[in-house]
Amino acid sequence: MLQVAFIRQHREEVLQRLAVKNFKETELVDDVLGTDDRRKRLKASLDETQAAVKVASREIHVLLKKGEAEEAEHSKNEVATLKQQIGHLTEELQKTEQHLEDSLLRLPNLPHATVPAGTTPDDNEIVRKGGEQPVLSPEALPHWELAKKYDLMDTELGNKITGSGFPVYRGQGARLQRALISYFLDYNITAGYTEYIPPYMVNEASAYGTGQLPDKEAQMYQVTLDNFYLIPTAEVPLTNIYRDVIIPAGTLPVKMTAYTPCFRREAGSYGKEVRGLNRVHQFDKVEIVQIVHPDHSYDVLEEMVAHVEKLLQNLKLPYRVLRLCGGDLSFTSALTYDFEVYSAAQQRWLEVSSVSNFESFQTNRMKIRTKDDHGKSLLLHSLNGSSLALPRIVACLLENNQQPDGIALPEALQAYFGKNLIS
RNA sequence: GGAGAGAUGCCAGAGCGGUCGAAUGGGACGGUCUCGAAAACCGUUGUACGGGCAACUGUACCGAGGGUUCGAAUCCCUCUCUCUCCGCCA
Repeated sequence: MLQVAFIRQHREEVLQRLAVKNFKETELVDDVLGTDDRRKRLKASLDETQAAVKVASREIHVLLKKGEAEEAEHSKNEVATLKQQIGHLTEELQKTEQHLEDSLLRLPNLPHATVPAGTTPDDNEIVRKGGEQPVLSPEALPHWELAKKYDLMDTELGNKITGSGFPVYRGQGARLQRALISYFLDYNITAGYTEYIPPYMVNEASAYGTGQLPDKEAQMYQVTLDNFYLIPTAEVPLTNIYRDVIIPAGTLPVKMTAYTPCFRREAGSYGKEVRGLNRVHQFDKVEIVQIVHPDHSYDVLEEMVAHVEKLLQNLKLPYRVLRLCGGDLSFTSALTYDFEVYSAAQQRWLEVSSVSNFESFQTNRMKIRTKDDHGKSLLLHSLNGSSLALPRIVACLLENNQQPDGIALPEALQAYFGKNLIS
């Protein structure tokens, strides 16, 4: 959520930057400002009236003590009139505040100055590439065939138990998942992140906090009886740990990591895009989250990008780093780097990580603050990234490393997996 | 799931319907003392939204939402959560 004071001071800039995100409802900006003006006027009247009631009540107390009942009755009638006014003013103020909130919730975060203009993923900027794209023989198999060949995964079984997009991992396939999760977590912990195991369901307030609500409601599975949401990413419970918390400056930055399953409805996806592990409803992911002082958030973003990049290098996977264009940037993000790995058998790039700076967009909703040098409240910045999402990593590991005798595992994983070859 | 108790400031814990934003203790911070520290003593110690260049000031907030009253932390209702006991159970 953007800050009204910022919009007020930088109206033109806000409009320009929203245009980079191809945001159309520009009238919302002035609506916010007008509504906030009305809010302030109502608040002033309400405060004044309430103060009058307070004064009158004390008078009545004094009058009653002195035994001047008639005078007291007179004051009581006055208060009754004031109370009516308070009723109206309160109602108006609530409506106005609600309207302000609704409008603010519809404004996306402002893109950072370096975000390229553009509307589709084709407009994303390729920042750099790494690793080597293997040349596979013509008989090379896509990962869903390899998974069958080595009995790593059973999608049919997932269909039976739940439905499509809920794969079952078995044997070496399950072991590989566990190896990757452990490796990623250990790697993050070494870099100073604290490991968490958060709840996999969250309440409405948490879903609002990170921005899944209101605009991504259809993306989440809902537990309607208890009004919970299955988490689409560990970002939601992790960041909400600090909802409504004033973090002492000395304990910054906050660095958290967690492995969780992630649940996404992915409504509207179909075809070869979703074949095998390309797009599933339940998948495993290790997430990193940082909450930092606003002065450092872009340095931290680069640090997190470097962190994820090293992980992909350690896995010996061919990758590229993209800076998302305005049109591909999420509602809540100011700047996002996507990581894609090259699936050699499918000959396409698959997104495996997204590292973003949300600046104060999430922390404003969640009231995650610290105190500045003058003792004033200051919104912190939140960032997060995947390190990493498993399914597509698995897909690429299988496809890119297939050999006649099995699938070779990178050295980094061998200790976790227990051997160097899936066969 | 059944029965009972409770929810107050960073923590613990008082609080007759009328200067209660809230006693007291602890912690933290600042100061005095000290070469330094401890102890002792003194002081400070909330959030949000308005107004003001500022000092400062108005209003709201004692789990959440309603109600009674001239006036509610204090009385009533609803909800949420926590604890204790019983039941069930990984």
